Amino acid sequence: MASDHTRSAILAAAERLYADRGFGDVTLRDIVAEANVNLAAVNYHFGSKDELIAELFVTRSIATNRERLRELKAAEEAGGGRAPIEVILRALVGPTLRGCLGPENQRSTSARFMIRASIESVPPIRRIKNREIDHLRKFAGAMRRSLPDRSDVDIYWGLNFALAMAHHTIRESERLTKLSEGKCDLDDVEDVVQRVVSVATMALTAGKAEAKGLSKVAAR
Amino acid sequence: MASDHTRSAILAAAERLYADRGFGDVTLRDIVAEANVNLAAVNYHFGSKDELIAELFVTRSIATNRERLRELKAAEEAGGGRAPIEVILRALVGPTLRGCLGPENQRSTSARFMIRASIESVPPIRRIKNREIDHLRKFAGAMRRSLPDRSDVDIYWGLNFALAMAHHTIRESERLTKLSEGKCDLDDVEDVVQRVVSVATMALTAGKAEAKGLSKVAAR
DNA sequence: TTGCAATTCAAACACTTGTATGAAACTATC
DNA sequence: GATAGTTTCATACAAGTGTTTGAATTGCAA
Repeated sequence: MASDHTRSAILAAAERLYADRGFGDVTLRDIVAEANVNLAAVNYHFGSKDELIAELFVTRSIATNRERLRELKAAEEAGGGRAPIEVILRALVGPTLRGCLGPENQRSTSARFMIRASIESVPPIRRIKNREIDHLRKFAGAMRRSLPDRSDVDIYWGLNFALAMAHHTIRESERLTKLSEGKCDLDDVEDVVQRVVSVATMALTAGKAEAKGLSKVAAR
Repeated sequence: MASDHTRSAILAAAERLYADRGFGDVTLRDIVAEANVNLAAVNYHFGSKDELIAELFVTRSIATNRERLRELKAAEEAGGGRAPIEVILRALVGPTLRGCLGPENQRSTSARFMIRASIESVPPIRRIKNREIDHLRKFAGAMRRSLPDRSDVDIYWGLNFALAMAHHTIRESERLTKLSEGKCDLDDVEDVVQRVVSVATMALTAGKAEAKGLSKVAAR
């Protein structure tokens, strides 16, 4: 037990280094040097390098998922088991975006770490992400209840696109800033959330007939 | 010069192995074994492992970009310098989606390679992607001409979301299939293209006032 | 055929990596 | 204050990495 000082020093150092330099070129030796602990301490406390990475990611990702579900549950309860689609989508993408975007200078280490995790996607992290499906299913369920007329397929596509916009914006935030020459303000997180939610809502509520007709005309 | 047999054998073997097993655990020794050539041949013909990867990615990515620009140019010429936004968006995401999705059994090696490149994103590939901004700017320009009333910011967000949906769908195609229990048919590429284009079009053409109003109401 | 450059080859190099070991230091309990 | 359990430490290990070397081979031109 002791003070767990070593353990948390490793976690903090690893998170900081991964956030700054990516998973590719940070070795255990870099981490223990940054944490001022012995090389063997990592294997003693975590078992392996992968388990250390996994713990970092899992901790943060559990927090996000909990916040997501909290918002979703609150919304459904307030609506008597049925929440407006905008609110569901906001519960889905809001926590992630708020956790990763925001003014760069005050962006936390864990935020930067999560951005890295989103960009690089090493095996231990991929393994965890693959277990996220059950979590997403809860949102699919809520969306179905919110839009009972919509087909399952449309629901899944809407969910997919909402996540797509949120994650891609996080992952490519630097490129978007460069492309738009700074015109797209990624520091205004709530504006980003609103944009994603509003497009995803349109995707899910646009008239089917209209879309079908459009497809007939525009298809090559 | 000779027959370049060794060179192309290496390229083919590398592409196949990377496509199958990812960049993480394919070594030069794996590649030369698969290609039946000597270990030193890689460095002789390509200079380094990274340059080999870069050449693989660049070749394929140039082809996609050329097809994109071809479609864009054709559309703008047909419309006298101004193309419908749907067609521009289709030129943007169509080639990429067609190059990566489609029936799994007949998915080409290079298609699978590009999916890997999209998922794992190793340094040499990231470096190339970063040079893609000029290419995207051409699409931003066409979109501005197509929608002169739209603000630059809205254009960039629309572009960002279109790419988001296309790339995320490629990258997470397996998860979407699993999540939807096979209900989302990713083999019907033209349907996917249509969905992406249609949502992106909505994002770009939806009334501003409406969106603003919505944001006031729905913002937490 | 001779000569010369391009190519192939086996071998080794120089490092880095994560992990394991076993002794030393520490901590808390009796 | 001895003891048992935990934690730290220096060090070694074993394996794998991309890359380099210099000699052998090949293919083509003179």
